[in-house]
Parts: sequence; structure tokens; C-alpha cells
Amino acid sequence: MKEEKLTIGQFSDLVGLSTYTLRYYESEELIIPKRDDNNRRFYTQDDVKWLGFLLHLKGTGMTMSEIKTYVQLRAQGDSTNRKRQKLLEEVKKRALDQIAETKRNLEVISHKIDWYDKKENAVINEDESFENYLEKMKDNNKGEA
Amino acid sequence: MKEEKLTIGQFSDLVGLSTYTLRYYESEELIIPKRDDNNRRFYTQDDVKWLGFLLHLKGTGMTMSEIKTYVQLRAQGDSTNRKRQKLLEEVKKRALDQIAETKRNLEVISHKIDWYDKKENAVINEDESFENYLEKMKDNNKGEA
DNA sequence: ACTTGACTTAGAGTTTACTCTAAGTAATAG
DNA sequence: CTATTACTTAGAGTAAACTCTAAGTCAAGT
Repeated sequence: MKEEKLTIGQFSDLVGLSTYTLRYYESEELIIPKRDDNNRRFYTQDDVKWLGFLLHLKGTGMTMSEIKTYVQLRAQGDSTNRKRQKLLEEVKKRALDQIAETKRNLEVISHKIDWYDKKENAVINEDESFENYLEKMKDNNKGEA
Repeated sequence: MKEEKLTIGQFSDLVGLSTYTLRYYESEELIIPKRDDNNRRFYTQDDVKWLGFLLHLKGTGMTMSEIKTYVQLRAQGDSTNRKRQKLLEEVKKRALDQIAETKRNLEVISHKIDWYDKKENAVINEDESFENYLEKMKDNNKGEA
């Protein structure tokens, strides 16, 4: 198992982020690669793993600033495990709340889509307003929530 | 049933958007109130309904530009119903995809939270890497996806 | 020798969606 | 009379997360 060292160009190709972005992340202290004798960046398998996790964090809505906090805690060692865990839990909660809200909004949009269907097929009254229609839908769902 | 006319200030309070934002939305043609004899804006119940729907649209990730398109189609009358429906379907699909992706990311974060739990309780090996742990979790879920 | 890819600092530009200020006008309520 | 609220245009500021350019250096490969 040899230690793979990737140049920024190779790493960029691998992870799908531009070299601009990688240097930007570095300036924001999100991922800081080692340097070789010529001061060139090189990324290791650890960096690959960390960046993968970082992208999962981003994908749940964590901001760069929050990720930076996480990185700083991580750098302080195991004594900050609880803090890191708490941070992740907050992020998780926020993401779940966000999903729930989006779903509520999607329900209305879905009803509107149905309403267009029925209008096209003249199933509902020509002048049926969406608001009335929505109310009926809500009534139909009584007790199903 | 008298027709309620709301000033921009009243409407602002009602819907929770600043007057700045309302004028901005108007400049972007998202919601265009009528004017009274003194050229002051007034918002009607229709505007209340439309803004409510608009917020649902925003809440599913629709951009202002897309909402503007929707508004323009709406202004062209029933002949654009199919187009509007299609637009909403695209937005819906995108939102559902987004939710699915966020959930996938959340799974990893949840595992990490569990991993912190176990580390704190010394249930897993002191040096157990998260990556190994994740692999085990994946194995445990074989056939459950 | 030359191209390629890396390095640096510093800063400008992009996108989305606001958010606010300035400066002046106008109608209404107390 | 004055405070409040609204109106206008025009433009600046904010925030996040990039994205790119300039200008110059440097080392390795062909």
C-alpha cells in the first residue's frame, strides 16, 4: 500500500472541484494539503477521505463557516468529540426541518399540478378556483396527517 | 364580502416581507398590485392568495426568474396551462431529487454521529477509523436499500 | 529552448436575493 | 403644523460561495 500523492491538478480531476476552488477552500482552512520540496501542494488519501466527508457536510446545508469550525475542533483532538457531535446534530436537525418544510410546500405544488390536470380534462368546473380546490383536498386528508 | 384593500405597509405586516422586498418583487414582476387615485399601491385578497402560493413556490427552490416565467404564462391565460403544469412538474422533480440527495448525505452524517457516540462510550476500538466504520454500516444494510 | 503545470498576492467579477440610503415629492391624520 | 406613510429613481451594500485574471516566478519533461 503505497501512499498516493496527488498534485492539485490530479486531485481536482478526482474530486470534481476546480483548482481555484481547492485553493479557495485552503484559504478558508477547510482542507490544507501538505507541500513537497518545491512547495507544491500534494493531496493524500486522507485528503481524499476528508474531502469526501466535507462534500457530504456541504450536501446537508452546512456552511463553509460551520465546516471551518468543525475543522478547527478536529484539529484540537478527541477532547472536542462531543462538540463536533453536537454540531453535526444541529446540522442534521436543520436539514431534516428543511426537508419537512420543502415537502409541505411540495404538497401544495402537487395539488396545483393535479388541478391543472383536471382543468385540462374539464373534470372540475371551468371557474373552480385553486383555493377552493385546495380546501377540498385538505378536507379529504382529514385524519390522514 | 367587501373587497379588502391593503396598503403596502399592511400587506407587509400580513405576509412578513419588508416593503423593500415587496417593491423589489414588483420590479421583478412577481406581484404587481393595483394603484389608488393617489398612485399608492393597494393589495387585494387575490394578491394575498397569490403571494401565499408564490412563497410555496419559493419554498420548493423555484428561483425568482422561474416564478417570473410562471407569472408571464399565467398572464397569457388558460392556453398556457400545460406549460405551467410542466414547469411545476420540473420544479417538483428537482425538489424531490434534492431531498433524496440531502438524505443520502444525511445518512453519512448520522453514521458519524453514531460513531462519536460509540467512541465516547469506548464501544469501538480507540483507533477505529470512521471509514472502516462506515463500511461496516454499509455491509449491515445490504439488501435493505 | 519551450511548454506545462505549479506557485504567489491581490483583487475584480459573478450570481441570487435581497436590503437599505439618498433626496425629493405628496397626501392624510391628529 | 407636523408626523407618518407612501411615492419616485438610482444606485450602493450585503452575504455566500465561488470563479477568474493579472503578473511574475519556478521546476520538470521533451
